Amino acid sequence: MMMERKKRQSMGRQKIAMKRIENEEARQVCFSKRRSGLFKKATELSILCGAEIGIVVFSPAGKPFSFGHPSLDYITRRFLSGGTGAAAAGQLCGMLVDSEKLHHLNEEHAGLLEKLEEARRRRVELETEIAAQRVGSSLPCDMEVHEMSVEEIDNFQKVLEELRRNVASRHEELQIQGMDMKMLRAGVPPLLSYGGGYLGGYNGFYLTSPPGGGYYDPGFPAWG
Amino acid sequence: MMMERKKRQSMGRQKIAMKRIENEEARQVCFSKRRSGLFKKATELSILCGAEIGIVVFSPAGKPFSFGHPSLDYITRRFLSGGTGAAAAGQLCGMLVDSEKLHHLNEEHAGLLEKLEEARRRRVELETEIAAQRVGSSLPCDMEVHEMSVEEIDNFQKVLEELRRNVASRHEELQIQGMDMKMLRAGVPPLLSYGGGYLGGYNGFYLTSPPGGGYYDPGFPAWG
DNA sequence: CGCTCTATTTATAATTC
DNA sequence: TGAATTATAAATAGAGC
Repeated sequence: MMMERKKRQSMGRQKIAMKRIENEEARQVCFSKRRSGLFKKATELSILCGAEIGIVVFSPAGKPFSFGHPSLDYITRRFLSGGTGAAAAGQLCGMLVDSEKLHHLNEEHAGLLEKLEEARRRRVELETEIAAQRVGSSLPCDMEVHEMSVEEIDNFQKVLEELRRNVASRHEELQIQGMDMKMLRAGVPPLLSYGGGYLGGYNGFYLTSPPGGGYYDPGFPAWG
Repeated sequence: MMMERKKRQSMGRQKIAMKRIENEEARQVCFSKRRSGLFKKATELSILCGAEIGIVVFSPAGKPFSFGHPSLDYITRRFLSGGTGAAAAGQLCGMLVDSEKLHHLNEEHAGLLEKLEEARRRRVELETEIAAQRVGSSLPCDMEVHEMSVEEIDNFQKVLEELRRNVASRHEELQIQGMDMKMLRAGVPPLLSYGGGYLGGYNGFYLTSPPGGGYYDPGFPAWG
């Protein structure tokens, strides 16, 4: 038994563009999955490295979710008070920090500008290359043909000639193979075949509450 | 040189137990990697789903790191204004950090990141197009011809025929116009136009800095 | 640290129940 | 909604620079 019934049951995970998901439902689903994924990662980080973490997430719908280890309150307090607690110290610290942060931002700012410029340059380069390829490479169509220069048209003609030979050759192949080809192709796209089996190694992992910290799901009262 | 020296260069990723990493150095390395991984996930979540996220992480050494989209300040504010007692503390400390300059810089920073991201996406698009042009452009070449079915080959032959006519026609044009054409073409590349075909179904992916949000890495000692 | 590279382990997009 | 399943896309442990 079992047949050769191995048809793809799913296309597996697909790559997705890193941009806002327009479909509302899909976006919500993605949000749920990734939010829990994020919290899980946070949990692992805190466990593995003993880090203290606080996260607040507002869903696209505006619903707040939070994560905290040891607790969000703790993180918030440490966050706001500078850990030791005194408001005064916080003030002082804040000021100092302010300048440092500014400095850091400035540096990053400069760096970004540089990168941006480089990106622009690269873009021009690529566009040039594309243009060049259009002219030189394989087969432009119709209208484009009427823009070609002598050299281009000559070259193009050669390419065409070669292709024609290939086509003829292919024709023979097909004739020799007769109808078999049709039948074959009618069934399964032969090029799709895969090789390997492989195994989506899964593994259980905790699903609910993280060891030391806490998931404060939908509820999330503080700062809500 | 060269040898058949293909020995395993690494054992690949090893599974690790979900418990505190005792080796200090390993712990620190892990922290760095996973912190950036966490921030990246957060970035993706905010981009894909339009979520607003704020994260604060204290390294095992007590060093503070934060992430915020649109900005940590924003999250903090939305966070605090929800109104528990924390609001007071927030005003005291959080607001201090929020000098006007800083705010402005933050905005600009975000804008730059966005532009950079767009530039990157565009770049990937272009690169994809270039690649696609090589392989897939209008007419399949060589090997591909030998994969075609009867119908395909027939159709292809027709297209080729038409192209050939176009080419011939173009030949005549050129002969009539004589050398003028060369001079004209020497000036501007007329093919730059985009007409069309194809479209890089793909999408950029940033490699380093996150698009809309902000990584405030090592710098940023605020509230530490 | 911060990156790179490779081999694996994880996370998830798609789909189905 | 939520919980499986499956097939891939990503993250990352380990080892070096």
